Amino acid sequence: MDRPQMRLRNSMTRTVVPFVPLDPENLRLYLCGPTVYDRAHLGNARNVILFDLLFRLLRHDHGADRVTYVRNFTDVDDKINARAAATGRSIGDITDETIGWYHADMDALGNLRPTHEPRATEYIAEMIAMIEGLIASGHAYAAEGHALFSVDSFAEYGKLSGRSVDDMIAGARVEVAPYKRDPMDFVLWKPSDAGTPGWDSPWGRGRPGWHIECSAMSKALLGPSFDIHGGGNDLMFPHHENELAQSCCADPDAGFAQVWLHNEMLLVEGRKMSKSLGNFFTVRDLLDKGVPGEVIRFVFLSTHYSKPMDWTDAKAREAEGTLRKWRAMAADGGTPDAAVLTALRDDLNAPGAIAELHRIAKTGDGATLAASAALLGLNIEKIVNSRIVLDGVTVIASLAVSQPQDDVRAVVRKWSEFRDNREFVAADHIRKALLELGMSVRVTSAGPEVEISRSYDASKLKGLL
RNA sequence: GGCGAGUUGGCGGAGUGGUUACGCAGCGGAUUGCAAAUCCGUGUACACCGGUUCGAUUCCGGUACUCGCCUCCA
Repeated sequence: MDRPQMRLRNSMTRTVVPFVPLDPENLRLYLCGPTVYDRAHLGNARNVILFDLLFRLLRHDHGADRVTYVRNFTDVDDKINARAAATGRSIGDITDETIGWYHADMDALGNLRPTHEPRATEYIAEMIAMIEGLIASGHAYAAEGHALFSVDSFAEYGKLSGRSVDDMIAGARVEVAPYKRDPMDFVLWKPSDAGTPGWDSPWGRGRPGWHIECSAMSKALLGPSFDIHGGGNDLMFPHHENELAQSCCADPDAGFAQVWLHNEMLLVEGRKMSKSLGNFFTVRDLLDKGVPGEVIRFVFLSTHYSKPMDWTDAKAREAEGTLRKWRAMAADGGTPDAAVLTALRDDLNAPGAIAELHRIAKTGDGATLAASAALLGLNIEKIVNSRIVLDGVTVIASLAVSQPQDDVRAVVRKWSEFRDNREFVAADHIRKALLELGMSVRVTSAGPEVEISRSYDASKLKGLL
């Protein structure tokens, strides 16, 4: 068994280290998934793409059936309750619909579905059992219908995020609930009133705290210890710190995640994209504008996950140009290039891998290019879904363009005829008019070709005939 | 205040103790009725200040600025 080794930056130790799987026959990954009350915004896509890249690489290097990837859905949460109350819809309707959206959006970005996508509400029993265990071992306590984790009982609390408990208490700005023994203690279980979803528990009818959900689901599906745990670096504290505390206390000998992988934030105009700032837009907004999912993915991959990334339309345009060029030369039957693999194995250096893709493109080896791009989840065949040759006219249209083809072809044919007859004034008139309508014509060895941009206007085509 | 990340040519973005990627844009040329495409050529940048070194953008120390977390957030 001789499999390639990769290096990863472990946020726990803040160093890049060789990644050694706990069990070479079953590599296990966990990514904190979305709370399903609304469409995914663009920033939500960053860690999904990162983990998808990791998933693909590990599947390539170790075999697809040796990698287990879990990403949860948080489908019990006060934001969901609030959305239900505001709209009068049932919680189940909202979560089902949002999960459907999420799948559609992440699929469009070229992400594979994880091996398991557990919903928090399906693991309530496991959460209750874990909390009971924590109480029995003195790491948690019940108070006024709540169950709380006793931060004091875990000496290593703060290790992941590099904070000391003293500092955190000193900096605390929140009013401390009276039932907490210590200001840092956090909720494992909280009571639900009649109008709020709840489950019976030893502490009364209630619902789980956010952090315990991930601890219970990762344990149920991956075991008490597994290889890589990830999320955005804004989750490092408190979410991951709390998960770590709960899981380590529940299974003291297991060690929980071996490697913590945190990505930097997505920025828009230099600020973190977030719902509270209101500067967010969704993946769907971008797709609806006609930006292909492959282009969005390419832009994300162009920045290393450890750096902040600015989303700009200019980057998307540049990416689309590159992908179109590559698409024209793509061919089947290749295998991934060694240098691309080397870059990816070096802490998932996707920008480095893309640089290698450019190098391959220059050699003209379309098969290797396509296979290597596919390893990054970039299906370059998809970048332009219609390149249709009919009656000697090639029409290139991006995904967002519907089918205005007949008139377009007729006008292009007319332009071509004028050229053939050396009636250049008439030909140029049509070419310029088409350009103003968002369509550019050119001659290739295969005959006339027209490319339709996203912002085209087909309404005035008849006037050119 | 505490913790963390970042700072590379017009833009994006790798990488390296000394030959200084790559992409986009630009510029020059070939080609072309024009245009597009294509091809050829063209760019010595690494925030600042010290230190180590024969030599640092790359190592070490410090400074500045930007961003994030410390409150739900990927």
